Amino acid sequence: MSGVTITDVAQRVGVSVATVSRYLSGFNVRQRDEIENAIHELNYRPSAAARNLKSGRTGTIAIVVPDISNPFFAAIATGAETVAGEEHMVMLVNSGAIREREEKILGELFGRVDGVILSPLQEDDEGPSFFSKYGLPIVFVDRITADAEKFDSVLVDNVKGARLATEHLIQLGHQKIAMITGPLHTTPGRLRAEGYTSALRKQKIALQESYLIESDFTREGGYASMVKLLEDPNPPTAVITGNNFMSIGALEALKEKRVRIPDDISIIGFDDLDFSTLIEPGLTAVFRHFEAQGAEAMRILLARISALATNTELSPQHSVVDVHLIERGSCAPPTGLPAQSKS
Amino acid sequence: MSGVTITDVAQRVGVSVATVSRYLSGFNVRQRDEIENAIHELNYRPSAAARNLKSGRTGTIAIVVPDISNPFFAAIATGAETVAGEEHMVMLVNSGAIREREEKILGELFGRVDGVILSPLQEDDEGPSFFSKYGLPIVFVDRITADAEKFDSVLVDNVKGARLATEHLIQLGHQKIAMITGPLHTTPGRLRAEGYTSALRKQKIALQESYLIESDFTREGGYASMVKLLEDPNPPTAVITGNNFMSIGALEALKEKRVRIPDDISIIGFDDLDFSTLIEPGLTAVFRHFEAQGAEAMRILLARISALATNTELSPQHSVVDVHLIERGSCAPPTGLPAQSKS
DNA sequence: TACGCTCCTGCAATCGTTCTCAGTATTCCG
DNA sequence: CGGAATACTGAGAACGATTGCAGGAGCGTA
Repeated sequence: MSGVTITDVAQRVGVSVATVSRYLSGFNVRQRDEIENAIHELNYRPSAAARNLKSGRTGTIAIVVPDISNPFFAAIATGAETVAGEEHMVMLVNSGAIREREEKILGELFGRVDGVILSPLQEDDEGPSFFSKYGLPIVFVDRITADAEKFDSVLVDNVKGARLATEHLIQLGHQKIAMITGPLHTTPGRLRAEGYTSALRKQKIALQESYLIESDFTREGGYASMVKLLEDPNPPTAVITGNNFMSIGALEALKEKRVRIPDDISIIGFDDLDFSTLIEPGLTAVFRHFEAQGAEAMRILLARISALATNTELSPQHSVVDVHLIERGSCAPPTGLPAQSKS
Repeated sequence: MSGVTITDVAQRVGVSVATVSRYLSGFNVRQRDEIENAIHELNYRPSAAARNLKSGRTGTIAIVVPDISNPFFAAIATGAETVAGEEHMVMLVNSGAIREREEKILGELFGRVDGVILSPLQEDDEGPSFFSKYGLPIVFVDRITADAEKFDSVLVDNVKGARLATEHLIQLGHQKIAMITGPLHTTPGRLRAEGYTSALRKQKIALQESYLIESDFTREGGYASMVKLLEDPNPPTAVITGNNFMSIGALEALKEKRVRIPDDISIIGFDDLDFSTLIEPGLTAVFRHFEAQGAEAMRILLARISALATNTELSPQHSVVDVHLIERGSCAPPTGLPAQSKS
C-alpha cells in the first residue's frame, strides 16, 4: 500500500482532511496549489477501497466471459470500452467455463463493481440472475439464463444466422446438411441448432440424427465432430459449424483427410474468422458485428446503473443484433464425397 | 448495493458482528449453522470495499495490456490464471496502447489490487515503475521500461528469436532479407530489430536501410509495410515479420499481389499463428510458449507480494523465456522476385 | 463602521468490515 | 465438585475516505 493517506496531505498543508477531500472532488478551495503540491510530493493516491466504502460507487465495470482467449469475447470488451467513457474502467474476467468459478467471481464482484456484463455459462440455471435480483446490475451478452426475460440482454440473431446458412446450402442443392453446434444448454448452442432444424423442417428435409452433433465450442471439439461426420456411412455433403473455434477444428480435419472444399464438401461457419481471407478457399460465414454487441451491452448497462441510482423504473431491455451471410468460396453444389481414404 | 450487512446477519442470529466475522474467516463458532442459515436467507455478501479497507488485501490481481484483442495477451492472462489459485481473482485491463489511459488505469488500480502484471507501452518512460516504487507490486511482462533492471520482469528471448529467423534465411542463401518490426520504443520492437541487425552483421551482410521497417504491430501496419517492400526497386527475397498481427497483414499483401510463397519470397513470422496449419504453405515461425510467460509472471508476482507482506528482501527477478524456430513451408532458397505486376 | 451575504472551513459521524483485548462460558482433570 | 486450562464471545477501535452541519473569514454595500 501507498501508506500515505489523505491525512498526511492535510497535515503537510495545514488544513483539515475535509478540505483535501473537497479539493479532490473538484470543489473550490483556498489553498488549492499547496494541496496540489503536497499530493505530488507525497505521491498521494486516494484509496479506492475507502472511497468505495463511503460512496458506494466504484467506477468499475466487469465483463465476465467463459473464454478469454476467444477473439469474440475480446471484441465484446473492446466494443464495450468505446462506450464506457471516462467514468468507468472496464475489466475482463475469465470464468473459464467453470460453473463454480463463475459463481465465485460474481460473488466477489458484488460491491467491487458498479455493474457486470455477463455471458453466463448455462441456461438451466438462475445463479447469475440471482445476483441481479439483489441489486447488482447485470446485462447478459451472447448468452442468457432461463429467467432472462426479466433482465437486460444483448443477443445475436442466432436462429436467423443458422437459418440463413442452412437455406443457402439447400438452395445450392444440398440435402445432406450437417451441423456441429455448441452445448445445447448454452444459448448460442441451442438457438443455432434450432435455426438449423427449423430451416430443414420448412424445406421438408428430414433431420438425420447423426447430422446434428452437439459439441463444445472448442477447436478440438470441431475437429472430432468433423471426423465423426466424415466417418458416417452416409456422410453429409455440407456442414455448418457453430462457432469460430469449431470452424478451425473442422477445417483442420478436412485438410488432414484431404477432403476438398467445396468440391467434396461445402462448409459455412457461424462467425467470421479474422484470417478468412488467408485460407483457400475463403470461408463462407455468418457475420455479426462483435464490437457492436459489446457496445450495445455497455449502453444498456449504463442506463440500468443510472436508473438504479436515480430510482427510476426501467423495464428490461432485450436487444438483438442482426446477422448476414458473407459468401466466399467454401460452398458449391453437392457432388458427393469420394471414397474415404484412411490416411 | 446489496444493502444487507454483517450487522443484519448478527442481529438476526443474536450474536455480535465479531462472531459473524469470525465465522466468515473460518474460525470455530458456536452458532455456525444459525449464522450460515441467516446468511443464506438474507442473501448477505460481505462488502469487498470494507474488507479491502480494513485488511489492506484485495484478493485481486490485474493484468494490464496494450491490446486485449491480441491472442498473445489473452494467453498471458490464461497462463497467469493457472498459477493464481483460489486466493486471487485475475482481471484483464486494456490500456488500448494509449499512454494516458495506462497511467490512469495504474492510478486507479492502486489500492484496488494486490499486484499488477503489466505490459508497458513505452520504454522511454518511468511512469509505470513509478507506481512500483510506491508499493504497488508490479511485474513487467513482454515489455519493460527504461529502469526495468530494478523491477521484476518476464521477457521472451527476442534477440535470439530474431537471430534464429535471420540466420535460417541466410543459411538458405538469402542476402536480401527485410524485417518489419514493431515500434522501436517498445521492447519487442527494439530487441527483435536488434537480433536481426546483429545477425546480419555477424554474417557480414550490409544492412539496407529500406529493409528495416518500423511498423506498429497491427495487421494494417504489416500490410502497408509489406506493400512498401514489394514496391522497393530492389525488393527483398525474404521477410521477417515482427509479430502475429503483422504476419497476417503481410500475408494478406502477398496474397493480394499474387506473390508466391516461398517461390517468390520467403517469410518467417515472430510468434506462431493459431491457424498456421490452415494456410498454404504453413508459416515458418519463431515459437514461444505464451501461457508459460504468463504463468511465470504470476509466480514472480505472488512471490513479490508475499515478500512485501512479510517484509522480506527480494532482489528483482528477471526471467527470460526461450524460443525456437518451427519450420513449415514458407521458406526456400531465393530465386528472385518476378517482374512486379501492377494489379 | 456595521451589517448581511457568500464562500470556505473544520468537526465529527459514517460506510462495513477486521482485529485486539478483556471477559465469560465450557471443558477437563484430579 | 473445585479449579485451571481452554474455547469462544462482545465491545470498541481502527481502516481512509465522504459529507452534513455549524461556524468563521472575507466581501460588498449602505
